[in-house]
Amino acid sequence: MKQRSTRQRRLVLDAVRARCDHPSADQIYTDVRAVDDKISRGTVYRNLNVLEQTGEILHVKLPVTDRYEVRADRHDHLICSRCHTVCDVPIPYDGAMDERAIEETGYLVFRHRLVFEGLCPDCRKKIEKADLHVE
Amino acid sequence: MKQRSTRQRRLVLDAVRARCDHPSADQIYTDVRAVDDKISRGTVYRNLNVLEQTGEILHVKLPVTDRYEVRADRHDHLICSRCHTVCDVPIPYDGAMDERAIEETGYLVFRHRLVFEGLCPDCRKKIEKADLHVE
DNA sequence: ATGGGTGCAAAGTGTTTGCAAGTAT
DNA sequence: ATACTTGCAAACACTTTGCACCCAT
Repeated sequence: MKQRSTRQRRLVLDAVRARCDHPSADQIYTDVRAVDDKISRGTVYRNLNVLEQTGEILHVKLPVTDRYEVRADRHDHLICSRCHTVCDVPIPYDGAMDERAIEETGYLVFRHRLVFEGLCPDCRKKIEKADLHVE
Repeated sequence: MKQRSTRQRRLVLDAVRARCDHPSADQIYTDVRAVDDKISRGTVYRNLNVLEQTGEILHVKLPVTDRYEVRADRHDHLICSRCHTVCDVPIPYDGAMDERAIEETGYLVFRHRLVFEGLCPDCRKKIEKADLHVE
């Protein structure tokens, strides 16, 4: 079972690459759909899965919705609890934590995923002004 | 809008408390159903949400399925990529990471969620023997 | 009594899949 | 030619909701 390079697959990959805001599957569908109004949801989902398998993109599991991004080094994420904007955190991936988890649990640990939750500068201002309800 | 204490709500809370393996919503439904075969799925979901709001239980977002557990201190989780068993990691919550994320990003960070991925001792053995396909 | 809670079934989400036709290799 | 891919629609899994009735306060 070898992967082929199809127009649709390239469109999906391009769409993920074109965004730097960790789009959801649905956002990618919308973007791709703007270029090719025949492509189906099933195809987009199928290709996101294939591209994740091949390591060309990263599937980021987050509260609220899953997101995708172009593969890079392992890194952590930060999501705004109010507007759900996601950004990468420029702190190096800490492999020592994995070692520690191995020692403490006896599991064979491959990796970890670290997600910070907070408020982005914009929402922070809005909250301070309006004392709105969050989370 | 003040919460009431109903039989169904207590059953749901008891079911979460009775388990120490991070049950999914459906597992809780099954457990509660064993005690009261009239309770509906909607009620279980509604109560899980209420109990999460009030802080009586914790909603843990994980790859594959969401899980619930009785609230405790903030702590990290470890999930087996093969059998999806979840366990708590006895490493103290590292607040310093939140500080660092604040410095690096300008977000107001409340907390983080840290999930390790690996193989539990059981699956590890099985994999080593059979060289099965994982992830 | 009154407003939150319940059971039920229907409706939502978000994602996967069976199928026949299409296409990259 | 072969078998991976596609579009479509139906199917899924999981969760939420509208409604009329019920019950904790």
